[in-house]
Amino acid sequence: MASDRRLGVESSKVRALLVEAADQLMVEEGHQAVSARRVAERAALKPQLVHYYFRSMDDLFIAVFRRATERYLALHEQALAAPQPLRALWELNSDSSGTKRNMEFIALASHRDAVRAEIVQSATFFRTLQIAAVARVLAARGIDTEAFPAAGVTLLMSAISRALVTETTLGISLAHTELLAIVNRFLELAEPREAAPGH
Amino acid sequence: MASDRRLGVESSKVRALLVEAADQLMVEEGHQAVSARRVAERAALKPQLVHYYFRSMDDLFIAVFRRATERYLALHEQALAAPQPLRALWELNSDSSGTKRNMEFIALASHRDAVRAEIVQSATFFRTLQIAAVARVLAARGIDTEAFPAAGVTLLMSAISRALVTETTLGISLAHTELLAIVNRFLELAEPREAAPGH
DNA sequence: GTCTATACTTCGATAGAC
DNA sequence: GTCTATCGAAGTATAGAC
Repeated sequence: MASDRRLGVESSKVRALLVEAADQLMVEEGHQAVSARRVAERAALKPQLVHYYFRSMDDLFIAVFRRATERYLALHEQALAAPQPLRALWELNSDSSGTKRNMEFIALASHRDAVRAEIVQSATFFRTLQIAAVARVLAARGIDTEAFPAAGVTLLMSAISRALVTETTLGISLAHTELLAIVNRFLELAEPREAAPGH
Repeated sequence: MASDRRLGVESSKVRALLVEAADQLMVEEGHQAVSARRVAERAALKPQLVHYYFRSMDDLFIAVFRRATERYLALHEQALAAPQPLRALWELNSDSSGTKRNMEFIALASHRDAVRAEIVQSATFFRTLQIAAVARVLAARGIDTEAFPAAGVTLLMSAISRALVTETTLGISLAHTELLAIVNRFLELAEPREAAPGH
């Protein structure tokens, strides 16, 4: 497993193609579709190249995860800096392909320790940022943080968007409208939309 | 894939052993650990027996799912008939092995259509029952169903317990206490615990 | 009715050729 | 620095022996 064979450089164009192909497979078909052969096939390359650029499949998965995390970080910063951060965050986390990728990594975590460690660190990092942002919004609006602690609200919104996206992907829609109504009611309370003035 | 070879009878003891072994692997190691070889190994049987009792791995997964669903149905009925159905339901759905199994089936659904159909049907069935039960509780307590529609509350509680169990399994605990506080506050509103009288 | 010998495919990984 | 020939293990599934 841990050999000392030579590997391709990180800046390689081919390496980037493999990561992209793996990411696509992950989102479109799930993590079990991500095999060296399938990845190479999608990138129109030879299967052995996967193991030239990545010591193991674990390493490939982690490369995919880190690339996705970097991209998400940029969007995340934008969202938290928006005029209505809660609404922006809600929009961001309602993205289906992002959530699909995330769920696949969570499924992977159960049998790939390296992946699990990566996920825990990343989830904790983003949640910490979000809690601070949510706390600011709640404070600004004078919302009772006894009833609605910022950390609880943050995790709550994350849990809801994950569930809705997951179920929608499966083809379940029962009660979604009603849950969205509750969410919207809360968002309206925390970040009221401009009441159309003047008419 | 669809052959006409002979299969073992459904009442077979060996068949039940295989289902049990597959279920254990599913919960303990995830669905990818459930291969014909691994299942047989755990049951101390020959790998080929899996394909004697099940036409395909899909069929084995469905057998595991149906057995779990039957058992869950019994517990579910008990919970909904309890004095405080919302609390009972919350307890039931906070069970970690049940949720783990469920999450694995959801992960499976992305590449096994037969499994997906099974999940959608089952989820819709249970949710329908739960919504009716939640509606009764909310009505009895006179809770504003404009702000908290029964369907929304039902899905909300399901989303929360799923998220908490999943994250706990991964090793993430940030903000869990705070979310639990919100849940308990709601449960106290909908189903107040007996205030200790007389002192 | 029950089980096994066996076929064929795909997997991750490595050593060595260019 | 880049790629390929090749290996051994594990995957699903079937036809045929008991």
